[in-house]
Amino acid sequence: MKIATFNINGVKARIEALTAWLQDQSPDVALLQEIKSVDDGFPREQIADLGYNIETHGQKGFNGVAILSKLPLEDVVRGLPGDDADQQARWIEATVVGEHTAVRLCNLYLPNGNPAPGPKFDYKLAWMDRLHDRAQVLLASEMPALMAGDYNIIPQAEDAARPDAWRDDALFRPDSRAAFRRILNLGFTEAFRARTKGPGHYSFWDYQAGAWDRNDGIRIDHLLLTPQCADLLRDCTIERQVRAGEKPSDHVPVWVELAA
DNA sequence: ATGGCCAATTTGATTGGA
Repeated sequence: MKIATFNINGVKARIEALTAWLQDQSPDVALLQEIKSVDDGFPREQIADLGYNIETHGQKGFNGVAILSKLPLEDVVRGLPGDDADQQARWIEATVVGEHTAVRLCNLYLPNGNPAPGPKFDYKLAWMDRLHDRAQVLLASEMPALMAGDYNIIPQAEDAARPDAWRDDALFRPDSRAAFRRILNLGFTEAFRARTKGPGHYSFWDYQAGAWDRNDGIRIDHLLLTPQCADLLRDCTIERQVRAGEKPSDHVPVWVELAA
């Protein structure tokens, strides 16, 4: 089963690039972030025509997440538990039944948190506390599960071309990275690092300042696997060349292949 | 962080992103 996470940066602005990518790569599941669309505005038909079931959790203007799947999606839950007052659409989960086993898919768009410190940064850390709690429940279920998406976290200095430039940024501050490690250390496998070591691997390049041309990137899109899911891991790759395409998102897809 | 960006809505300007 091939599963990709992809911050699409506006599904309506990206519909041509997205459908071309779906046809070319044919993921079994695509977890999309930043759809920047309400549920009714989602370009459902063009994606359904390619054989995908679609579940969205959108909001007006920004944020928003969606799951596309060739296989049926079951038990869909929208919104990260833990704060009924939180109106931001950053979490959707569902179960997909593979040939060999079912997998719980959690798709997340973690808050950016800038400027830090400040209320937006407080929201980021509070959101990560809630993610930690949800992660514990997921682990206790002992089913193969993953939490994937745009974490807005640069885990280590080697995950940025210019780590010094990010020192005080909400994506790289010590407290942000510690919150990420606290979740990881519950027992998750970070899929990309389970397969590939060393610097120079990025999933985001800013639109500004020729960042792509200079390979001035950061790695912030991650897939965290429960132990039962990590047992199924066959491969994890970053689809770098997508950033060179026509009217690209500023993120690229990150893939896992699971024996599911 | 920045050599000039990008998407969506609040649209001839602003907000949010990373």
